[in-house]
Amino acid sequence: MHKSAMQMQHARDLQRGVGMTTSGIGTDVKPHQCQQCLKSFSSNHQLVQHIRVHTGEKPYKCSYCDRRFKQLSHVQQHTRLHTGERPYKCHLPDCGRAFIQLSNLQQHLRNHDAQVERAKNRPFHCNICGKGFATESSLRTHTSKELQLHLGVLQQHAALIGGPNATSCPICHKLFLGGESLMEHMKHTHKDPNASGVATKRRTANHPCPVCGKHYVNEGSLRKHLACHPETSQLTTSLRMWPCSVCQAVFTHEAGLLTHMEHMRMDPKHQFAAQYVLSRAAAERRERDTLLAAAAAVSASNPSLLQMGGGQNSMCPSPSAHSDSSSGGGRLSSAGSEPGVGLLNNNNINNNNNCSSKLSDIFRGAANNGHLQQYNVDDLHANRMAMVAAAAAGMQPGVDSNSASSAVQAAVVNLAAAMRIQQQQQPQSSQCGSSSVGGGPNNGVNAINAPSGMQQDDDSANAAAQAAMNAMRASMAESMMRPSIGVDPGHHQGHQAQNSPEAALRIHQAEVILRSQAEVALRLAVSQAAAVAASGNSNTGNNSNNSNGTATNLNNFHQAPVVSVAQASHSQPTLQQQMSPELSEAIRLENALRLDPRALSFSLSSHGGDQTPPQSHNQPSHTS
DNA sequence: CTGGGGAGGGGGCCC
DNA sequence: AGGGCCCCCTCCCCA
Repeated sequence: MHKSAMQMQHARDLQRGVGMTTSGIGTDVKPHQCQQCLKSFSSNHQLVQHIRVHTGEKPYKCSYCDRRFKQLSHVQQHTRLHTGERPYKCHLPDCGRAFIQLSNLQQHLRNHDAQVERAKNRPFHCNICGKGFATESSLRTHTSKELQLHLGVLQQHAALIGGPNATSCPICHKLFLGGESLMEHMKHTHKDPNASGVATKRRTANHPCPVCGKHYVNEGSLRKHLACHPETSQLTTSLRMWPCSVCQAVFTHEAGLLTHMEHMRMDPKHQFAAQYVLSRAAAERRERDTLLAAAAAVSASNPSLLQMGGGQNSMCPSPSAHSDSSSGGGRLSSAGSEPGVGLLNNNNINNNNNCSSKLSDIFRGAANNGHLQQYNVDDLHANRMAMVAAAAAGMQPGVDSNSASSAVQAAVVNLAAAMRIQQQQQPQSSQCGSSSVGGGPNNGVNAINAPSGMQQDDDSANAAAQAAMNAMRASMAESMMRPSIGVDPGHHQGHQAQNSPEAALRIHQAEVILRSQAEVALRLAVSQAAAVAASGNSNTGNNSNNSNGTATNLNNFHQAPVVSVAQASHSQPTLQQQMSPELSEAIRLENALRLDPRALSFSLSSHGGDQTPPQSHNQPSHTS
């Protein structure tokens, strides 16, 4: 019945040739001529149809709407808008788009060809958005902008709730962020009165605020709400979001983004990004597994290291998580009902030297510098900060679902990893003096992430941590999905994976995220310590620190199992004086961070020396 | 500005 | 001859 398009085109060409002859040269006759435009037609029927162009007559009316048309076929074509019928489908396996008009499909197929051609001319692809570029330099230019945009989205879209609810229309494949939106679309666009093709989830407020107890329908709303609490306000801008780089959907969990990408991996716009995101997620899962395994090894070699989570997941924060720091002999305050405070109370860590960083001192608070450190302060510190951050995020057990606990795990692992990396990569900074606040290239702010003074007392533990680091970096290298385009950032050295812009980009992203998490941990710890200090409880033992931060009465410390920063800080008459110098410094440090977020800087790459030291105003003097 | 899809409309061919 | 169908151009809108 249907001629092939080529045959019909050929017939039309012949016809047009005849038409040209009709106009004066040829012998074929088109006797039916329009009196207005003098066009000629072979039949009266064609002429009548043509005359409607001049008269505007539209005898054919759409039965769904009030539109009228000059030709019946146009009505039929138009009617498909109402019925949702899209008979012309793209045959390409990765596409599957459907169209109302054949010509639209044909145009679409031409676009496919054009895309292939462009791809040939643009072999350099962005790992974030999948765009192709003709030159390396244009890719680099784009990458820097894209990363800024990416991070901007992370911070700006905290209130945008997409979640894993993205669904697409089975008819036109449009994407919707929720079943309700899809239902509306089905009703109005496809006139589906049932519009029940996709089950919609009833939203329930099952995300409680850990501070005030209010419930929210999703984590995004909760995070937005957290901004109103001083305890958690810092978290709302720093927690990681998961945006789709293609359609700008934002998810609060990686799982949401992964589900979205799985769903959209056949979509031409998403296919590059989906491939990248899914592959990267797989690689990161391997990283996490490796780290957890290594952490377990550390814990096994020295149980005091990671037993901060009580009987639960050792890396999972709990308001009731009390350390049984057998080596230190101290016990945590049972009064630590607030996650941050409770964790901060876990300060009975002794140090066997005075080389520890200011932050180690700070977090030890009034517990004073001890004598023999029997385990790795770095590990404890890292874990503690991570736990503070995670706990402060309201992710205590029982508060949220599995996704929350996995997020906790991820946060803990990430932060601990960052700190261990820093420790590993700046071995000299652990030397006495070089990391003190306000002094040396590796100033005290930087030392937040590398609480030094680390006598490697527990060789096996540190070996395990080292192994974890190596494994993670190897895994990171493995996760560099796209082949290197041969651009060496220049300053990277040592590690093969850092010889590509993708590697540098990934490392930079990881740095940014980890830095923000560490920042959150610091700020929350300080604010809560200060809050407790201000609470006026002064009935504690005499284990306050001395001003120069040297070791003091460890016996008092041991004799007073319930020890907290606050309690230790209240042995002085005024609030200002009640604060230990360490706590004062912590507060100043936190203020410095407010002024310049770069203050908390570290590097995941192996060129720790490249780090520009924070501004001097971020280096509070220990003695001031 | 550009690419891509939606949609209207003119014209030709087939039966 | 005329109804029906198809092709394709073009414009518009949106991201």
